[in-house]
Amino acid sequence: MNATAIEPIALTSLAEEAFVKLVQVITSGAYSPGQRLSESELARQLGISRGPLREALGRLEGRLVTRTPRIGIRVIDFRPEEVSQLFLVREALEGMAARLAADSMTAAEIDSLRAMLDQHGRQADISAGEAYHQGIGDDDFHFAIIKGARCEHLQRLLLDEVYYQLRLHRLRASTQPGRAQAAFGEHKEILGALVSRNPDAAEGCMRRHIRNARLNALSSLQGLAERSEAGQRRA
Amino acid sequence: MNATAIEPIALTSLAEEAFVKLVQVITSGAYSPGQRLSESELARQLGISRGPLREALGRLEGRLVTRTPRIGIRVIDFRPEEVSQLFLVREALEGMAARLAADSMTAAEIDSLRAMLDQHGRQADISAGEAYHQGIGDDDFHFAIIKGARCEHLQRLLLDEVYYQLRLHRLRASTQPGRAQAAFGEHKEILGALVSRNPDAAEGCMRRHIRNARLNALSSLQGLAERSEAGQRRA
DNA sequence: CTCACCAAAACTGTTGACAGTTTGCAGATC
DNA sequence: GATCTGCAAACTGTCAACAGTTTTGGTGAG
Repeated sequence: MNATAIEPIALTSLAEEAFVKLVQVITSGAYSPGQRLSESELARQLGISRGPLREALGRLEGRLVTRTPRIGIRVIDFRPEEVSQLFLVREALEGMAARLAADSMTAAEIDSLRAMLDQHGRQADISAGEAYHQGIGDDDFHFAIIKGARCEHLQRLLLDEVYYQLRLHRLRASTQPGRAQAAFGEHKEILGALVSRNPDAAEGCMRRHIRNARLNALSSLQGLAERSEAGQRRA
Repeated sequence: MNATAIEPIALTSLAEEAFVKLVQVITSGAYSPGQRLSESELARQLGISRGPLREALGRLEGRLVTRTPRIGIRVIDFRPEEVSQLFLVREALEGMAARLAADSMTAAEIDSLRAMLDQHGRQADISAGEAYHQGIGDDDFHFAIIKGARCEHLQRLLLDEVYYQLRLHRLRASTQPGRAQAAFGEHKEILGALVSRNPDAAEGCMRRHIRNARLNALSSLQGLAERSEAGQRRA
C-alpha cells in the first residue's frame, strides 16, 4: 500500500528534532527525577540555540518535565498517586483501542500479532519471563493493537500522553513475582478476543490486563516507599 | 478552606497568556477552519514578539492549529472521521471519569449536580430545549463530573485534548431534532447512577450518552456534507 | 486570452543579545 | 559559632534582526 506516496523531503525543524531527542534522552533515564535542567546547557549539548529548544521543552511540559516560571525546567517526578492515574487513563484509552481494533484490524495484522506472542512465549521460556512485562515486547504488542484501532487521535494521545511517562515510570519500578507470566496469559486472552472479532471481550480483557498492571505498579511503589522510609529511619 | 494560603503573586509568562488568549479566540470561532494565520500578524495583535507566540502555537499544534514546516499555521479543519474519533476518545475518557466520580464525588457535589439539572430542566421548558445540548449548561454538567473524578491527569487530557476541539466543532454543527431532550434525559440517568454510587452504571450511562452525541454529530456532519455537495453541483 | 516564467514581497525558522530575577557565596554582625 | 546581609554569577523570559524559503503579482510569449 502507498507504494511511493510522494511526501516532501523530510524537512523537520530543529524544534522537532530537539523534541524527539529530549524524549529519547529523558525516557532512557539519563537524568534523575526532579533534576533541574539548564536551558543554556541543553542548547549547547544539542548544538542549537535556545529558541527551538524552548519550543521543544514547551511541548514536553506536563509530560516529561515540569516548568516553574523564572525558575526553570525539572525532570518530572511523579507521586504514586499520579502513576495510578496514568494507568487509569491508559486503561480507558487502550480499552477503547482494543474495542476498535477488534473491528478494524486486518487478518494479516492479527496473524502478525499471534506470531509476536509465539515469539514472546519462546523468549519467556528462556529468560523465565522476568523481563517480559517491562520489556520491548510488551510495548510492541500494545502498540500493534493501538495501531490496529485506526484512530489517529487515540494513537497520538496514547503515545504522547501515556507511554512516554509510562516508560519513565518503568525505569524506577520493579515487577511483582509472577507478573510477567500473568501478563503473557492476559495478552493471549486479548488476542483470542481479537481473533473472534469480539469488541466487548477485547475491551474487557484489555482493561483487566491494564488494571492488573496498575495494581502491580502500585504494589511495587508501596514497596519502594517502605524501603525508602526504612532507609530514612536508619539514617 | 485554605483561608489565605500564600501563593506567589501570579507570575505568568507571555507565552502562557498568549496560549490562553489564542484558545479563547479560536474556540470562539473568530477564524474559519483552515484559515491561515500569520505569526507576525498575531504577534502584533497580541502586542508581543514572535518568540513567546511560537511557544504558545507549539502547544496548540495538533489541537486547535496545524503546522506545516516552512508554510505556517492554519486553524484546524477536521474531517468527519476526525470528529468521530474525537467522540470516541471522549467516550473512553469521560466514561472512566464517571466511573471514578461515582466513588469520589462528595454528597455535596452530587447535590449541586442535581440542582444544576433541575435548573436545566426549567430552562429547557422555556427555550424548548433546543439550545441545551450545545450550550454552556451541558459543559457544566460534564465538567462537574470530570472534576469529581479527582484525577488530574484525566482532567487535563479531557480539557486540553478533547473539549477545545469539541467546542470548535460545535460552532459548525447543528443538533438533530429532539437530541436536546434526549441528552437531558441521559444526564438524569447519569445522575441516578452517581446517586446510587454505582461505578459500572455511571460509566455505562456516560458512554451511552456520548455515543449518542457522536451519532448526532455524525448525522449533522453528513447533512452538512450533502448540502455542501448540492451547493457545489448547483454552482 | 491563456499559460509559463521571473522578480519582489512576505513569511518562517533561527540566532544572538539584553533586561530582570533567582541563587549561591563571602563578609559582616550578634 | 550561627545567622543575616549584600553582591556577583548564572539563568530565564523576551526581543529584534538575519537567512532562506514560499507566495504573489506582473510580464511576456504563444
